[in-house]
Amino acid sequence: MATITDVAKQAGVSVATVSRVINNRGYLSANTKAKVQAAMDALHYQPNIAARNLHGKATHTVGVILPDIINPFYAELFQTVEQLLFAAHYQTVLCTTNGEPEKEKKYLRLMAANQVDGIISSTHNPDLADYQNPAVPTVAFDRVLSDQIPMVGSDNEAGGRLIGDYVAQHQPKCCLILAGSQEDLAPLSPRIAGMQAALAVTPSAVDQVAVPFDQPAPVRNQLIRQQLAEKDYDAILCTDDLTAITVFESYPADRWPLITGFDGSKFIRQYYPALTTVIQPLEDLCQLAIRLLRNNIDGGKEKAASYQLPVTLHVGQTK
Amino acid sequence: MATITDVAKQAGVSVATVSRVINNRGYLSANTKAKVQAAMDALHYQPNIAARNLHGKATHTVGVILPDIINPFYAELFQTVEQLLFAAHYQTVLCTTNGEPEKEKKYLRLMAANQVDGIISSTHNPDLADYQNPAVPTVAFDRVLSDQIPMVGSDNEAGGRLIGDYVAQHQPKCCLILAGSQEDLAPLSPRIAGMQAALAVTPSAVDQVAVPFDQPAPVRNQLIRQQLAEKDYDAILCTDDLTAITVFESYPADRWPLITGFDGSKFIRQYYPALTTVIQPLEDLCQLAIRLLRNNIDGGKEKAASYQLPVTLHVGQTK
DNA sequence: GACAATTCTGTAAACGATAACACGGTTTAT
DNA sequence: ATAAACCGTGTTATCGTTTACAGAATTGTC
Repeated sequence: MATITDVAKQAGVSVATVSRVINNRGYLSANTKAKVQAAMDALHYQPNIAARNLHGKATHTVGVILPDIINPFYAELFQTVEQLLFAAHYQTVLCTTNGEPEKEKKYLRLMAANQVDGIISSTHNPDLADYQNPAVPTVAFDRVLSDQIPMVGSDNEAGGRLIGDYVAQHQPKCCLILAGSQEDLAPLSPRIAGMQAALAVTPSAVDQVAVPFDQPAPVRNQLIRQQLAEKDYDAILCTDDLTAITVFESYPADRWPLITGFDGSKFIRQYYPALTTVIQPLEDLCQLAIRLLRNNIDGGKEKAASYQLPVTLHVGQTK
Repeated sequence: MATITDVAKQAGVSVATVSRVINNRGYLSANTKAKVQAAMDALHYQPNIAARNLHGKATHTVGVILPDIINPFYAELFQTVEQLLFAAHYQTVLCTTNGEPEKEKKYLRLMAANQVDGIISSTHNPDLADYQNPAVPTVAFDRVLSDQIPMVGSDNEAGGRLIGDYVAQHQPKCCLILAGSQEDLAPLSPRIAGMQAALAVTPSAVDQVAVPFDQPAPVRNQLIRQQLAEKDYDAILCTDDLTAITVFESYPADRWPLITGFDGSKFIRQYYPALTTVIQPLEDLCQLAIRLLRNNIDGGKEKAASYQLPVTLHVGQTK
């Protein structure tokens, strides 16, 4: 890799001059500007970001921490954030924790050591000490990490009520609320609370069960199948879309009960159009998260509020 | 952020000594070691990677470039690479190009400027000049980028034949080979060639059509629907799983024809167990890619070979 | 023609870490 | 007793870039 010194030599000027043309500051004659440009092109010169950063300049990099990237909701979250940040001339780096707090801690430190300008975190270990006094401006997604850190998320309870109301209209005799996902229960409990509240006004029997998320997929499938076999449920309310699809797939009968999900990623809407679910306003959530983060980066030390954005019901299309 | 100088001052030693305890090199008394450790803990010290890197040290970072992260195959590719690299004490950063060559170029430069140790690229712009003489050790995934760059991929043609043979067993009268995905045709054409070869020995009529991948999803759905309406196909061979699912979902009849995909990610196998597809050996592919990359990083300048790993047929389970 | 203002460009000190080198102080060997 | 080997620590140059400061060259003003 060519350095600024090589360019300076090649162009017959000092490094300071080269630096000036790179950053377009101070006075420059058209002549030297051209010479330096030519030298940079000839050598395929790229400024070393590390050296630049060492000088205290911003890295224009934002780190995103997610539990995984297989869940289409997280994949779309990342994609949306990345595109918005790219347009704002930031680069985005992704870290996935697979739910391991140790890995999360490691990556958090790594990001700080790499001098990211900010972090967007949507993980499930709010007790990490690193969040108590974040070294780097941070915004949390769908989870309160500490009172230092602003949070954006959906109105999960309202979403739960939307689903509960929808199910209630079908007057089920026996419902199951099925919690299960890579996540722990934190953003799930308001969803469940909303569902329960909406169903409370009906005469339905409502069971509730959680599938341990740390089991491999086949085990979870089997657990779900067992649970479904126990009773003759005519509505199954899942706390996320992937669980809902598992129920779809593992259901033995050919006449499905009413099955609902939660998250409503574009992927699910496109490839599982039959699923009734709650759509989280991903675009708005990301936009807000980025706005808060940039405020935070630019030193705006407003106090860390929580934002809950409204969700919408998506009724599955039957062909 | 505390610096090494702060730690040195706090511990009452020189920066060199602190550096020694960080890197565990040279002679150190237990006493100073403890003092320095205490100071580091007290200040929450994290070495600045930029400064370290400036010294010519490896960054232990690998960049991954993918077209997108929504396609479960890519998501799993990234996840697998990330986990393997994490175990090898590398960090992984992801860049997605959305098929925009301009963005790819930008990210490629950015990675070089960020001093990544290596790059794994699975994109679709082999004509980028940057690949001709890569600034950073690079390995290509499922695509030849240049003769400088080793490539790992699946035996796509064999996969096409597997699918073709499977379909041929069902003695279809009229088949459609449907190419469509975010990708251009490069890794798809051997798949198609394999399918054609296998079907050539049957009396089936075989149509072939490509759905433009740069259209938004609803448009593509509509195009697919139109194509399907034209004839009464009893087998549809798609060049990737997502296209196959789209066919599944958009098929008007309630008795599906034979539909096949390609890629066989775990996600698809779990959530679309009914789909017959070809499984790419993702774990092996990633392991090989990383091995080649690390060889390349460690200076091993073996010539850039291509590797095509064998694939397997996955027959969809009917409930 | 003298002096200031305006352009242009170079010198050198940072930034945070590493590591070669130097320099004392202990042991150990002879 | 003296040299050699071994420990423990500090001084300092270095990596690639930015930027304050200082000169030099040009232009403008009276």
